[in-house]
Amino acid sequence: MVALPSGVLGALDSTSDRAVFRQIADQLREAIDKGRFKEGAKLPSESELVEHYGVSRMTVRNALSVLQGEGLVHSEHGKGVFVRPRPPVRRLASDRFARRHREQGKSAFTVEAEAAGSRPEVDSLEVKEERPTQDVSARLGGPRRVLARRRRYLLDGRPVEFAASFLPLDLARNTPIAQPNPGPGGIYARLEELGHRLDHFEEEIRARMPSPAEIRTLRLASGVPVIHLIRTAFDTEGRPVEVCDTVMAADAYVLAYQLPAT
Amino acid sequence: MVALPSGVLGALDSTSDRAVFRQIADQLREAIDKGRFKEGAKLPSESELVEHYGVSRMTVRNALSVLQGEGLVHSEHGKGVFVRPRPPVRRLASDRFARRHREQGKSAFTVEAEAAGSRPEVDSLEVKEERPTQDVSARLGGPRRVLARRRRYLLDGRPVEFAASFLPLDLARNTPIAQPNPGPGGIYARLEELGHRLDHFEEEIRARMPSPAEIRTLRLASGVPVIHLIRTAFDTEGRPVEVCDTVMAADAYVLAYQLPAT
DNA sequence: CCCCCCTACTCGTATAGACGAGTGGCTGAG
DNA sequence: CTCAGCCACTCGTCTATACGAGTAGGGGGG
Repeated sequence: MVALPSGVLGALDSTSDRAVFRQIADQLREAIDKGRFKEGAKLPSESELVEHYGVSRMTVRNALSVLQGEGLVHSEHGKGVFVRPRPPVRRLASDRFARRHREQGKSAFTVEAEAAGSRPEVDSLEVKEERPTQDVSARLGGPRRVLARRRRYLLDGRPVEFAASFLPLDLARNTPIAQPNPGPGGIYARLEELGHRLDHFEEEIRARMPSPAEIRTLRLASGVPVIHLIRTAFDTEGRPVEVCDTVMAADAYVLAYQLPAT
Repeated sequence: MVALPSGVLGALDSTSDRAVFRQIADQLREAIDKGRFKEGAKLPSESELVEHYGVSRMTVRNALSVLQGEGLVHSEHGKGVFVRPRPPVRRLASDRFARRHREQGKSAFTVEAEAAGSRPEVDSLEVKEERPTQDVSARLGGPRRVLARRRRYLLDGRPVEFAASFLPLDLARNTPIAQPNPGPGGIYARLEELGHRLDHFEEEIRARMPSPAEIRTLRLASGVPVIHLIRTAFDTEGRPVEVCDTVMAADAYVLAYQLPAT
């Protein structure tokens, strides 16, 4: 039992009607915000906090779970509770699907990651035909069956994004799009080669807390929301040719859009 | 102590190495997902769950706090724990700043809300001159002082969004922009009247858990992230003329963008 | 010198109990 | 019949204790 670093944490206000565990959480949060605990630094252990505040361990754990829910700290069994480092963010520009970017052989993800000095990976590649969900079917104009392409993206070994593309079967079957690796420029380049000249994309963005499955797939820490992006690609005839459903770890991304003012 | 509705919740698997509170959370989550507890419905009380599973109350509370952190349920002191209803979402189209929308007298928020049958409100209106944060200053090209316009938006009495606009002082001082109500079409219409013809907007989107202040301002339930949007408006000379920092309750919004494929 | 094991420390899970405070329905007095 | 007050039920907070399991470091044996 080592004494706490002096002066970092104050005392409780017993006259306050604010719950004790909230007061403790407040003090820890303030100390983190002010940099008295730096990114990645270890907080005092639960038993040290019990000692310092003179409360029971459950109260301390309650306070820590508040901070964990806010995404400020994460705990490691057997080691301690640490201030969550802000991971480097990956920035998605709205022109990343511009035609000129489809020339080179690599995928947008690979190019952007390497430009940022990170090691990109793609796994969980799955390509199969299936019945679409009601939502996907509606967005694609009601096909009974679709080609689904699922993959997970990782940066430096950390999963950051899970995406599923859906294309009408009549359009994708027996084409390079149905191959695990569709070739340079990705499926958008193949679609254009097949005569479906792309006209525009529609993107819908939501943010929410992850499902248990998403927590597993993206290895999300608690307190990290996901960004849910649904993109629909339209060809020049106004036909929807692809729906891409993407779930991203929110702490790894900034989305950037440029809009005309006209 | 009333018996549980039969068959809704199963038994624990004592051979599993999954923690008991997680198993309970799993069963409740599944029951909610499958609609056996509907939106707004009351879950069994803590003591009923204690009875049903034969565990201590803290274990049950632990399970419930998992679901609360996921945003699936919310508790009401003295009443019970309820399945969180999905609130109606407000859809923000990417053309909502198009020039043609600036003709009518009402603000975009008011028009859209009334079209959706909701009662819009704006409060916490504050207009003042101040020193910008480093980030805002950098985005605006480095002014020492800015005009800040802060306001909160509510739908049917529920706060959904808190926004702060920042404009360089030399541009906004002693203009209608410095008035609490800048007039029909909002500050973008005034900017154009002042000769700053708008060219394009840049938007950055992040998602994260709210700070305690944001929880208060937006009266957020636990397990609801926020969408943080930073928009910069540029005039035809390429000068940034406004930065708008917006924090939205994520469960109230879907952002929609349309992107050209060129 | 190296490696294994023990130990002390960490957090994870769970029990049992206590009191407080908000809610809503029932009951008895008026 | 009305209404005030009681009471049972709800969740909120806190204490005290126990054991399990992951981690890291030191010490002792090979």
